[in-house]
Amino acid sequence: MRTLVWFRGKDLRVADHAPLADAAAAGETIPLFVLDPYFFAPERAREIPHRMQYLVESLAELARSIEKLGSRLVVVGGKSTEVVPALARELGVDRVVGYRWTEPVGKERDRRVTKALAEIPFDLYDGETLATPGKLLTGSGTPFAVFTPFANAFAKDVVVGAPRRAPRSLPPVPKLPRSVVAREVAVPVPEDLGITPNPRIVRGGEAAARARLRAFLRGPGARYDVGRDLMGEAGTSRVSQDLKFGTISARAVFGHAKEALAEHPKARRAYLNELVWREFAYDVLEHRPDVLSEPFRPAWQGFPWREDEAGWRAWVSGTTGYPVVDASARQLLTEGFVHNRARMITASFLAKHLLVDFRRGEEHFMRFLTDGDWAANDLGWQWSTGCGVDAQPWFRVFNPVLQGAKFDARGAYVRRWLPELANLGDRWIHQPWEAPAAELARAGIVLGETYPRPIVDHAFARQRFLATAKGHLG
DNA sequence: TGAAATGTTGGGGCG
DNA sequence: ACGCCCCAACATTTC
Repeated sequence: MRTLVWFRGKDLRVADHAPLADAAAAGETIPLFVLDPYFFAPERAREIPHRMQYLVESLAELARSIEKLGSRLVVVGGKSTEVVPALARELGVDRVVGYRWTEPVGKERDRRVTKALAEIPFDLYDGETLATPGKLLTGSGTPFAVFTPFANAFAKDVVVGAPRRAPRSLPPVPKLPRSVVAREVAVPVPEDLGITPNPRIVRGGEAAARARLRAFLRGPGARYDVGRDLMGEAGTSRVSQDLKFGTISARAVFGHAKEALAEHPKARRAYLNELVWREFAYDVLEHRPDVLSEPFRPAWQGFPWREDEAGWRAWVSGTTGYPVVDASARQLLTEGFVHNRARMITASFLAKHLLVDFRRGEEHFMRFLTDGDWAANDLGWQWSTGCGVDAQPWFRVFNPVLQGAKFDARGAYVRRWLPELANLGDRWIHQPWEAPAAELARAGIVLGETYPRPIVDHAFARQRFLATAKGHLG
């Protein structure tokens, strides 16, 4: 049995990689990665610099790991829909295996590959998520549209298997035909893709992912139920990009958390729940692939979003005058990550305060988030906007000042990303425009010069949104 | 995984 | 001492 194991960027690991382990157990195994210009053409790669940096770093480590196990990762360039079938023939493999991508773009690719492979079996494993998207249904056979019932069904019906260990060794790659060798290329470094490496992006690769999870479970995980919301603290696991790229498997995260947090039931429930939210996002996308371009709730179609270029530029650049919103904008551009609480606040601000189409913000996040995941990002944006599945009601408008006071009471988060406000006292850190002149002077702040005044008044923006939404939604 | 407006209550100041 | 009013503090309703 000769198997081509196609790694596809959401499974960049050797531990708990069922297709790889099964192939190795069955005979000759050829690990493959394809640098598809759809992602790797420099003009495309430069659009998503943070994810690309993480990806190539993870890919390099994967190649090293596979080499240590006695095999070799074969890396080729070209469109995967053409290259994979061609390689499969040139290599004379009996089958091609990999993990299933359930996102629309992956489904379409795999449909074409299956067709082009023709008589060569293409076996796709479930495992991107804990539950197979689309499988869980309500009692009446319809897709879940509310999280809690989905989570209940998940708890009742989904058996999360134990993660498998990495193979102890892999069979060596057989001698490759000349035609295949000619296609081989090296794993790119960021510079090859026109990307300047950014030291603030989290380290890619399987080892770093495991280390992050372990550090979390040994430390802040115990009080995750409260710590996860505190924007200034490192209270979260920070493995979102690792789940996205599969440098750690979802069931490894689930299993380790379940075990390690056993003595902290509230924290454990909260953390596992977040993993189930990810499941829910994939499930929704499976049933409703149109959510990537349209609101989940039909009533929101044609919502009268505003064209507000000045507002948009302020939101993107972190100059809205609302410290939490501005801090999150700068965190995104600087380190490719935003604290979840800050994501909710800033998404709400763009859609509700500025009345800018949430899809524009969603796209911006997808560009710069290292963990940018179609399903999870879309669910988050639609939830915050109020047009999504189990979304918060449209009339709930976050007040960025109150949210800041509640979840960043000492202003640690804001000060980290807005050094120009560093010396402002806690009392005013989330509303510098209200600070007395003497306090501003003491802190070296000149409103409108060193830090902007709010681009829009909160009370006004809130009323404007409520009136607009009421008018459209009835 | 809200916030603001409105309603209610009860203690204390004050004539 | 009594009644009236004010207004926190808390509860409920509305968006």
